[in-house]
Amino acid sequence: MYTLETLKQRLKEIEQMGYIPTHRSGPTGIGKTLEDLLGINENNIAGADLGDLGELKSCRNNQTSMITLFTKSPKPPRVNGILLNTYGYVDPRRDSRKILHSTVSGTSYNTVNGTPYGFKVEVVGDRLYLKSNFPQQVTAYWEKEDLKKAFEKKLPKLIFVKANCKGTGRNEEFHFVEAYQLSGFSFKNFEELINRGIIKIDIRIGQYPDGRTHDHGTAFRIMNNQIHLCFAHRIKLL
DNA sequence: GGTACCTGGAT
DNA sequence: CATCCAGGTAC
Repeated sequence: MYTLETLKQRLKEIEQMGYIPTHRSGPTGIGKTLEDLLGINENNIAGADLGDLGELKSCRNNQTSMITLFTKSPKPPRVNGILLNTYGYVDPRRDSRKILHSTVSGTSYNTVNGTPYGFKVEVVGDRLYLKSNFPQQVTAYWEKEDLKKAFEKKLPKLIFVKANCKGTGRNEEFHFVEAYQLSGFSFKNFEELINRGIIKIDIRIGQYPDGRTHDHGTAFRIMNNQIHLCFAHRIKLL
């Protein structure tokens, strides 16, 4: 495991390697490539990759995208499948099973797939409810306590690495050029940012290439250019 | 084999 | 800004 100093050294080595071919095609290639370079085994453990140093995040420079803080499915169990069946729509490119992608805010209802209907998130007591204005209602919610646990597992600190990129698909390459350790993000602040619509809840249910349903996980996300709103402190590592 | 996590986007 | 989307694994 790294210390802050050995991590800084390794990041410098990686920077000096220049452009590095992606280890996986598609959006997730940058994260997989960086994990490999740092010797982190791919995992789906709900915890910080770098232990006390924080959770590892990476993104491409000059591109606007959202950072996933953590994923947490709503309750009750398997309700994502019900949401998919109830509100999903057929992917016109595949014309098979339903998919459901929707970025939900705390401030107002969104719209889903060109319909007049959508979702918003609303705090009621100890829960966050996924509310909808669709004619058909489904009850889905998160316990604040569950979110607090997920939050505290991953987000006390965060290692944020940026790369210049060129090429596309399997031929994409990354030059990791900038890195920070961010800290000082409280759950109270997290709740506040959800209420203000800064942190959004992203429902991401798509399909595998063979047409099977692929739930990428319901994510709590923020635009990468607003990540500074979460953390009080920042240390430059590269 | 479905569910719930991991890693990230384009327009 | 919002709407809609991507490739992986453990169990």
